Amino acid sequence: MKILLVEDETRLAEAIAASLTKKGVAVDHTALLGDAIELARQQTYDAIVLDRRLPDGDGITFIPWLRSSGVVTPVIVLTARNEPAERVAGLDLGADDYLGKPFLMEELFARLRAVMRRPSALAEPSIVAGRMTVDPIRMDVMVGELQLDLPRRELMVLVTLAKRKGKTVLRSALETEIYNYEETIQSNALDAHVSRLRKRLTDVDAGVSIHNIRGVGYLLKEH
Amino acid sequence: MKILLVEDETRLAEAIAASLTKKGVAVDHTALLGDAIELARQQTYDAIVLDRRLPDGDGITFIPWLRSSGVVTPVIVLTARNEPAERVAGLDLGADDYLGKPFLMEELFARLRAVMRRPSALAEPSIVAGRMTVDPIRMDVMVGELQLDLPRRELMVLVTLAKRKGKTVLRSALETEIYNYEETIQSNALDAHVSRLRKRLTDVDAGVSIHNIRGVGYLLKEH
DNA sequence: CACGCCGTAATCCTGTCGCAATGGTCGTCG
DNA sequence: CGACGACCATTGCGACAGGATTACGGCGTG
Repeated sequence: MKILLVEDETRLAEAIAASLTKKGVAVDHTALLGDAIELARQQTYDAIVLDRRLPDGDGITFIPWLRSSGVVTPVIVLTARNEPAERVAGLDLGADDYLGKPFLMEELFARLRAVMRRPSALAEPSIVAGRMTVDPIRMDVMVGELQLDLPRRELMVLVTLAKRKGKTVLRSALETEIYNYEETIQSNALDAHVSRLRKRLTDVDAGVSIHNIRGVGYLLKEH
Repeated sequence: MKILLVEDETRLAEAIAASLTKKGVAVDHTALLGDAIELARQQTYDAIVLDRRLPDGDGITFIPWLRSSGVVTPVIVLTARNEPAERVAGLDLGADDYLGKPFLMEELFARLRAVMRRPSALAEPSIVAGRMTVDPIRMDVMVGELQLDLPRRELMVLVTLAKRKGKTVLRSALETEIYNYEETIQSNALDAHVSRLRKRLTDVDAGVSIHNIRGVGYLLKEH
């Protein structure tokens, strides 16, 4: 099994390469989009891990190029920011999955496995909870037939909770999921988002509720 | 719609570019085969117009390179002489059409349309959205029974959005679709076009609306 | 020369976010 | 059992980022 890694942060690239190699996955690494195109043309990979911010352009532009060349290799996009807006953009352009930094190596493996397991489709099970359907990849939420437009942060909170619906999600887990390393929070911003999100969910009668586990975190339940 | 023009006779190139631009087709122009390869790698064109005699080689050698990269973009080859022998050579190598100089601009445009309509290309039928019908090949827009006359740039914006109606089109994607590489924009020109376009669309009650996705791009929806 | 198109930039507007103040709730411990 | 303290919920506020709109001037065209 062989993957193509396009990443210009040397540190991170080495870490990924080392981890994957240890697991028996061969890694071709480049920091440049141009080189990536060259490599992708010369050989076939089982998957491509692609950073967005690259010295010679936005990694995402690579995807249309690939697809229009008839290449269906699954692509996982890495981004420093975990913005749903960016996710949507990436997925619309044909990325198969999206991973916000920082992430655990384990998660990258898991997603690689997942993404390679599916023939080529981006079908990841949507999560149904109450009257609500959450698509964790497209980062969108339907309630009944209507799409629910949520502000970025609230959307992130909801998706994160939905991904582990019925289970408690640690406060800290939520925070690291929603904020990247350079942004730090020193207030109850998270609580505020949860609150506003709750209001919106009851307003549209989504059939779910967000519970708090004192001192631990939050939990999404259908009712 | 955007095409790549590879032609070293400045006069002719300018004439073609001007004429196509006026019709709402964005044109990237280069005189060199090397640059053409570079450009074709960086983005996807709807068609390529290719001269044979170029300073750095026979244009025709470009075609196998393209095809072996899996690019199926239609290619129209220009040549000084309209020899049947040359025609055959070109078509054997994967050109989609052949045009001997001199020619009428109208003919070039007609052949471009023809060549893009072909199933081998990403044949795009007319797009219906709301009360509006957009023909991405002819580059025209009907609202009800009336043809809607739009300024060039607004037309390009609308067609690009219509081609992916219901999906978000990245700001950057719109920009590269509408401007060629020598024109660069450093203001909100795009926003201005969208704004003016919106006004026109509501004036004629086109039954569609252009939404903005913050920080990402625009999106055409019927309502 | 009149008109329409286009890019620019100034201005306005809107939604979102982090923050903090306030009040409620829960658990624990005396 | 009651009171206190930690934790959570809610909400208004100010800051701010991106868009939306529009007036203006340049330019080409008829």
